[in-house]
Amino acid sequence: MSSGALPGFRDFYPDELARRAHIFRAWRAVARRYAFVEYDGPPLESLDLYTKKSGDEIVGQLYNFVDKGNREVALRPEMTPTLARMVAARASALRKPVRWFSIPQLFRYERAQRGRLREHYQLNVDIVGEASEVADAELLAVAVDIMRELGLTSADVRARVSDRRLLNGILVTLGVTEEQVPAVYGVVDKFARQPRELSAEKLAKAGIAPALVERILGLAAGATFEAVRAEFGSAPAAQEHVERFARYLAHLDALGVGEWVVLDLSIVRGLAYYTGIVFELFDAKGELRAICGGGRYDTLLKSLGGVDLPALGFGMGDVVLGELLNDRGLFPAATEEATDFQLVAGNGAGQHGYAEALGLVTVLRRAGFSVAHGMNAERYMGQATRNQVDGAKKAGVSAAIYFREDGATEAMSLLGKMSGAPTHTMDTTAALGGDAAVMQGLRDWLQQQRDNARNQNG
RNA sequence: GUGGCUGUAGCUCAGUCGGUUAGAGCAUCGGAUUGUGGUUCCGAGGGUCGCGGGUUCGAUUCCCGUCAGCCACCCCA
Repeated sequence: MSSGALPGFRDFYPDELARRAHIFRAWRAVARRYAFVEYDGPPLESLDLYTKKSGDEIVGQLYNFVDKGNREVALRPEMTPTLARMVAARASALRKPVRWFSIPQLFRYERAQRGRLREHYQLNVDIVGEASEVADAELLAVAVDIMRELGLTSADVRARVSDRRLLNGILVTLGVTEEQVPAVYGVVDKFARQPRELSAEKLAKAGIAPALVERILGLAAGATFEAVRAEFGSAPAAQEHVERFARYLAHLDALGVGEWVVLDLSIVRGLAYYTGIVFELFDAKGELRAICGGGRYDTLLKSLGGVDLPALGFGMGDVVLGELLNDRGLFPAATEEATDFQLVAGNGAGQHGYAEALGLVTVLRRAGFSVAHGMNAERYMGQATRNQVDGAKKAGVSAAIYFREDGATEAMSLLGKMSGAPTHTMDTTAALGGDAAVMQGLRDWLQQQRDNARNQNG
């Protein structure tokens, strides 16, 4: 509405940054669990890095310009060319297989709409130098485990998998000619997004016999792997690919993600550079765009970087994923980053004064706690405690801390109901002295309060 | 790039059949016996009614344009 960020770009206010951080945390945790290591490259690249792969028509979708050194440059729209460039430059020195991940911010000059902005963050996970389908299974397992890490289940998200070689073998067995294959791919790719009659029409136009048109559309509509295996398992053009795919599915089972996966021959992924097994993650209700997409691109590094290595990878953006987590209520309340304590004036405030109160704040900070305090001395001394506690509670602070009239120092939990809130009493002299045992006791108590609060909510 | 819908406070929305100083709830800020407190009460700030032009004595309201957002297409991440 009002003038804020540029169209398609986002401001991340603290609440929104917390959500982004939640997603990033899950991405990094799972990627590391699968022994991938993080890398990054520059957000600005030479324009021809992208035109080399995709042709000049891609320029219309790029943020590109001429820099002050007269270089044609573009903000990166995807990470794979950068990865290819980096791997190619050190190809002989890198231990294979390379298992790398990155969380780049990517840019595209396109009209923004739901789930699709001009800028987003995308987890990229890639394996370079391994041709086995075990690598394909490993890769999909990473993506699925990220869903688990974020609290999603196989009832929320489906992994749809296919294999270009398998699809090709099936088509050849059915009698589709080499020249007709691209047209068939185009139709299959769009199968779910256009009327069946239109798909049939396009196939007929490509010279495919009416009976075959029905067979192809039937396969695209949802053939199970068992049906495919039964029909094409011993066909010469398809046998090898059926067997490989069966091994792939077995590996997925062994890696514990089998129940998330369904065969979907209509997953083609854009026609471009994929050469083998491809997959996409979708929300099970089918309301959103793809959460994640990837697959094997064995020839890309050669065409892009001049190094002939098999490779595969996927990209998972933060936008659609964030929408899904939001819809399912899976973003945690912002308590994880909550401030530990806020100083308020208790009955003993008059005996100690503001300077000594700030001394307490400083001791707590040195002990590693995050501590806030009112920055107005008169207010601290003059404002009713209930108002100060109120303010701390509203600010999301975990506990209030104050001097009591009897000389003790007390912390009071702000996490649950206010009536009968748990408190923790300390000797003021020891607390002000930063006594290690007192600080540890306070730390344990605070952790206890957070655990209790979490159990009540969950 | 094409088409449809929508723009009033930080958020969710009222309202004006064209008429003087545009409203509510929530949120924010201040206050309500120097103090066991998320309640309640009082008060304050905050809007060129997206922007520009046209019609009119007068436009936030009607018309046109434009920008932005949403949705679909195109394309892809």
